Amino acid sequence: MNDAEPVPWLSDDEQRSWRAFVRLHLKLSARLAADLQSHSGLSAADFEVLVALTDVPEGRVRFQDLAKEIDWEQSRLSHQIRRMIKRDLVTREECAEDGRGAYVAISAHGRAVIEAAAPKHVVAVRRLVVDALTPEEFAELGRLSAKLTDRIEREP
Amino acid sequence: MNDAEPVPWLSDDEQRSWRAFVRLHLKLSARLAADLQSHSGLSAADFEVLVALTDVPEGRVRFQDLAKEIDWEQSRLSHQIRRMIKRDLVTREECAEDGRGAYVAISAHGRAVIEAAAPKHVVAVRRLVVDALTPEEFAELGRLSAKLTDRIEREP
DNA sequence: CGGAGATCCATGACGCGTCAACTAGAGATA
DNA sequence: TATCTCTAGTTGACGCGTCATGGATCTCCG
Repeated sequence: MNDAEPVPWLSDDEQRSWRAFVRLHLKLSARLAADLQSHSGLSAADFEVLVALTDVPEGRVRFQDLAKEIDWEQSRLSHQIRRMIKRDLVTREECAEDGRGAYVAISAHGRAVIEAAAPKHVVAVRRLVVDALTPEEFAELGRLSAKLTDRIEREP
Repeated sequence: MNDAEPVPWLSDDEQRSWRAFVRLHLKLSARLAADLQSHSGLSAADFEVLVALTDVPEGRVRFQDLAKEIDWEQSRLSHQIRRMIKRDLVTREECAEDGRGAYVAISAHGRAVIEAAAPKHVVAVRRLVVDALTPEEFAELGRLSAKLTDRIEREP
């Protein structure tokens, strides 16, 4: 009866905010993924890889570098690229300078697909998020996100 | 050269906000899942199911109702419960009133696990999110989240 | 040179999630 | 009752992601 609560549960308001936040991320990622899939036949993972590949002028990058760029584990990338090769979105190229290494290169088909997909994705993001808030609100959302990410990365 | 951009790309600021938001959700969900796994041996899916089961006094619910409660597809729940039964977190019980139906019931072990896990999870959420912002900021995050979720659910 | 250790990538096992197909029982109707 | 349809839940295939392991090659140092 004495002693402060050993576990500081969330207040009702906090609970509501937290739930809303979690729910948003579930709904939004599901929705964007579904749009991407139905409009362009791409998964979020496909999309991320293809965007990263178009960001580099040569259209090909070493596995390592790509993994770092998009912050993926190396084996995740390896699995993903295997699947994408089967659909001719990317190709794998040997690396002359390093016998262990390899390049991932975007294919012509992959380029066509991402060029069609990207604008649709942007439109969806705008419609569902950016334009759903005032510019001030959206900026604030960005600021709070950055603040939290910062905290998370500083944590033990 | 004329004609407005057919695709309204994000401005640099918008891009930054959007990226920060996406990054937050990736980092945060990864972090909370990792904590849950290492502290309690539970996945986020396990946790959600167990919480829903402790929320109901009898500790057992029909598959349908549980699926609706946590907003999951039925087959997702079916797969998840199968995996959880193997670890003795829940049990499956036949339904006398409806021969097709079945109950999911939390096991004694499941109850012990969730009761140990929940406070640790709350502490993590507090540490990583709630207490990382001012109360006003956190409330605003909740408000914006709800506003966006609302928009998403209203969309076609 | 030659061997130790590090680096690069692949793979297999497994959990998670979706979709489509399926089984079995319940309910309605003639 | 016979059948037709709807509902509850299961299952299999497959994509996604992590972890642990493995094999090839590079690097460095004696």
